[in-house]
Amino acid sequence: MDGPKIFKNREALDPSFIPDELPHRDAEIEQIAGLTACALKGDVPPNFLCYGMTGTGKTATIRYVSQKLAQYCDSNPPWWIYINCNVVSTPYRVLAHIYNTISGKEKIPPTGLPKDIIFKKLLGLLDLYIKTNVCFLVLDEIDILIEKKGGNEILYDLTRLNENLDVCRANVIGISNKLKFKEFLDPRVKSSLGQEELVFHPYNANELSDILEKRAKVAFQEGVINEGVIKLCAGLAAKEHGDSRKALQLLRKAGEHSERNQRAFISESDVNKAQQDIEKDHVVEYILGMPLQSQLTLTAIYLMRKFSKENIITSGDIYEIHLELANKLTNTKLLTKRRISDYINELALAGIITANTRSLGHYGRTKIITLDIDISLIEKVLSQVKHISMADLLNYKPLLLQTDKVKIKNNVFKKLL
DNA sequence: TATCCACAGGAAATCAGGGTGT
DNA sequence: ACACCCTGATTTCCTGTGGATA
Repeated sequence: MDGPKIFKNREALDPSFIPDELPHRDAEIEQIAGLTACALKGDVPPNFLCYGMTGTGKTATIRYVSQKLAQYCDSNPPWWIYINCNVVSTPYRVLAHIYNTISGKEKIPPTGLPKDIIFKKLLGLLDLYIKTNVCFLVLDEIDILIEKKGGNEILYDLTRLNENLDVCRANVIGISNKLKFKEFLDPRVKSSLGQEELVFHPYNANELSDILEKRAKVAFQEGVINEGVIKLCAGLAAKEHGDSRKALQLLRKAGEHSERNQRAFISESDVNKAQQDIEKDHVVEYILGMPLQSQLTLTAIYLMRKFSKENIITSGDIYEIHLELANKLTNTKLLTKRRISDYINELALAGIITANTRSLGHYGRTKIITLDIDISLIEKVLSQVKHISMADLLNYKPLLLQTDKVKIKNNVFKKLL
């Protein structure tokens, strides 16, 4: 409270913040405007797709264009409905979300109704509310929707909305950060959704600097930040596929760090500290957010490392230890090998462990697991897990490790590897 | 060279928990 | 009360497989 004031407007560093101008996205803005502006004349714009890695400004650009478009028409601006498929993650909920957004009330319950009923209701609503106008449905992270069952169907339905509408025109815009997601698209959807495509290229370090500079002016007090700090943030983020979100996050964290230390300006060491923090925060948050069973899987790996530093960890071992741990807890189901296998994959995907499938000849095929994160951090995080018995588990030596069964196996494996 | 281990991982089925309208 | 809906987590069933060993 007493320290010097660093931030002027912290929100400007938020990923959802839409600045007054978007540097280095002129071409994209023009393209999107070109595709959508005909809505103002009452024409039907084409559906289209936007590709690009995280933090390349896809969502921001579309939001930006939608704002500008609204400025250019005095009556009946087009509707823009944003749907983040990561949050609104099932076909049912997509429909419900669209309906509820338009009606402005929670008319559709979160579950219970058949999909086709909602679809019919939605058609009626669109014609009723959005008279002689266009409704843009922006599906962010559309790839997540596709991977689920029924994802293709719902997209098909959405792209066909117009055939069932009398007055209103609906239009689908898909945003994806996976370039290859089109492979999973149903051919019928592909042809109607992929009428136009635009690719957002990653920002380079200089472009990121420009972006940060503009935002920093809004976000920080005078004299808090210098060019070196911005360059450093931009450089670090440029290494990570030019992710502007990462760059902004770095800047914000660095600001918070210097604020905590009651300094009136941000130094480059604040940025470096921020870089470390971000990685750590990510892991901590992820682990604490996992379901208990997944946490148990991680605990199993942790214990294996803790009590036998030398041993090679295989998926079979983890399964057995997981079983043991789950048995010690009440109200915990015993899972199958199949499920544990998936949990291990998820941990690997999150970058917490590495799991390489190896064949050990007569000793079968298995995953060789290594911990990618400092074991002390794992211990610290797991001890924060809100479960009465978790603390006990962290000091429990699994039966499996009390025999020399593992040791014998381990010796054989070591020779093979 | 055939065998066979100990799983990997896809697909479909099942279950439980949260709902609906009639 | 009843028939039926949607979802997410998990199980069941299954086929596939790299390479040391007999």
